[in-house]
Amino acid sequence: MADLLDLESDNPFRSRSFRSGARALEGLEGDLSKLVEAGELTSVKGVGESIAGIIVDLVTTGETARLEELHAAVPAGVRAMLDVPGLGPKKIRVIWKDMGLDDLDALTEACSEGRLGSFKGFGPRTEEKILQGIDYIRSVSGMFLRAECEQVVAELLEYMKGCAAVRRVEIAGSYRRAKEVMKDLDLVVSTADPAAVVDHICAWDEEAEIIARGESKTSLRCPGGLGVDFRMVEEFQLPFALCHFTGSKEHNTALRALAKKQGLKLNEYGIFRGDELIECASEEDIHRVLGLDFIHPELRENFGEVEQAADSSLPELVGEKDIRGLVHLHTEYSDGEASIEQMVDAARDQGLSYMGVTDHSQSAFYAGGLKPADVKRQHEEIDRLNASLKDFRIFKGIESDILADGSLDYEDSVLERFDFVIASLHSSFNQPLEEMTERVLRAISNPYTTMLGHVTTRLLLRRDGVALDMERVLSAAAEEGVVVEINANPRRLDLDWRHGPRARELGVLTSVNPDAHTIAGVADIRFGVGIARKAGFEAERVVNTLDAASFGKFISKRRG
DNA sequence: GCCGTTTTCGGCCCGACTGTTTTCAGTCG
Repeated sequence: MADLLDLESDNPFRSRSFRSGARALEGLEGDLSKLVEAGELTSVKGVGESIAGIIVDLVTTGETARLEELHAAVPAGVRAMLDVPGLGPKKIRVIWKDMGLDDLDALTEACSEGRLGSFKGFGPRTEEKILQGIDYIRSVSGMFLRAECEQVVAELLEYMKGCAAVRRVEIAGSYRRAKEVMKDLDLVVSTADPAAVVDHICAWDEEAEIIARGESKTSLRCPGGLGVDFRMVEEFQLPFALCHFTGSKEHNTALRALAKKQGLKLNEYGIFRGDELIECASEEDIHRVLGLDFIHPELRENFGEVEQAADSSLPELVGEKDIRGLVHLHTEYSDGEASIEQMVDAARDQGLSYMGVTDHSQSAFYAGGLKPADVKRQHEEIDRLNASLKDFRIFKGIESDILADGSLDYEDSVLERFDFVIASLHSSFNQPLEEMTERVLRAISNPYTTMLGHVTTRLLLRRDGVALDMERVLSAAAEEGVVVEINANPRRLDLDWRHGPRARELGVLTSVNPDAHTIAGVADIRFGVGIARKAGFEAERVVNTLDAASFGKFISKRRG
């Protein structure tokens, strides 16, 4: 509705209110329908009378008159223009109302024929930019996995350090916040000679398009479509710029509001009392000036971290070094590429001291799931290996399909042979929310279930997860002591970090699992640790930070 | 449309770049 209001209404504050109302609901834990019943919606900050009325309509009837009006008023083709880089509500209103163009095809044609130039504020460059923008959104979705950005980041940091005019260079933005997907990269550069730095940047790669070229900000677009923004500042400004461009936008807004309340002004160049700069050597200093504990970049999403930093209740985040065991991996017994022995070597190379083999269960025909006879064969091999291994332990696990009715994929007599069980959805993704939730709750209540694997089964930038009432799932998992995996595969990263604050309240346990199908896949753990940190998990709530003996004890306790 | 330790009215974060202008509006992050 906020998008539509941007186009329909000329009051930008109205659409902003809808946007912040929507965000408030997204961040809301607990039962929305209960809030509706109690008539307490307006107690949510950002939800007033008007938006509350709309929510009540949507919750009780699934419809609301205001949305229908907006849909009737704004053609879908006009709304699609919001996705064109360089086009915002103001220009789109002119295109739509004054030029009478109401979809991307009509807009493309008008630009090609140079028909926009006669309108105020539009010229040939604008037409060209719009055409490029439409091409761009049609060719790529515009979002990139963190894993796709990693190489570019490493390359750029290395390249920038090769410039004599560069004092320091840091990656900021969503990448530094460990977001699962992103649409561009932000680099902060300190220098006394910005012109030289800009020349260096523009000489990076002739395949890269130069979008903007200024001594404060220069932007490139890589051949694959990934945008890179460079911000040039003086050395003393670097901590402020790093803080500002790490964001998120919502986190920054909260910090600035806090600063303002204290009579200070915060921006990317400093923190000021009146005209006087308060010097800070680091982000830690900036936070201290504001009366806050240091907030790790991963947490900066305005999900409560500012308040927690103010009253010293931020979590001690788990780190990569805390991880001791490799849980959830596949071998050549099912659809993995490596032998058990090769995976042992890969785990040891990562400095780990145990692993849990979890091939697919028998229903996973597509993945060569294990029949009971295969299970027996695999367990014999694991016993042999364990007998010969020093300082390393292999646990016998399985990734068991959660069948459509919520049962696991083997008879109890087979399930009881495993040291632990990861229960995962791999089929019947289209069940409605209630049915799917009951299915997962039944899997959680199964005494053989140790962990839930990739709980929503989403594939980032490819498909959404299943419909699931996460409040009920997390509550049940916490109650039963069932671990909710953070699947570290860069296309999954599921459990989503946005459930982190609620998971912390409930005391949900997790395990950072690579779901490795290859030797190289073991290193995916790093992506999962980033998400675990982002979700606010302390090492104590991540079960594969336990040593081998304690992990063994933990998984046997669940069986009672 | 929302909100209130200045306020129930009048604000709402703030700065850079581009393109179109001749001092600025629109867009973006």
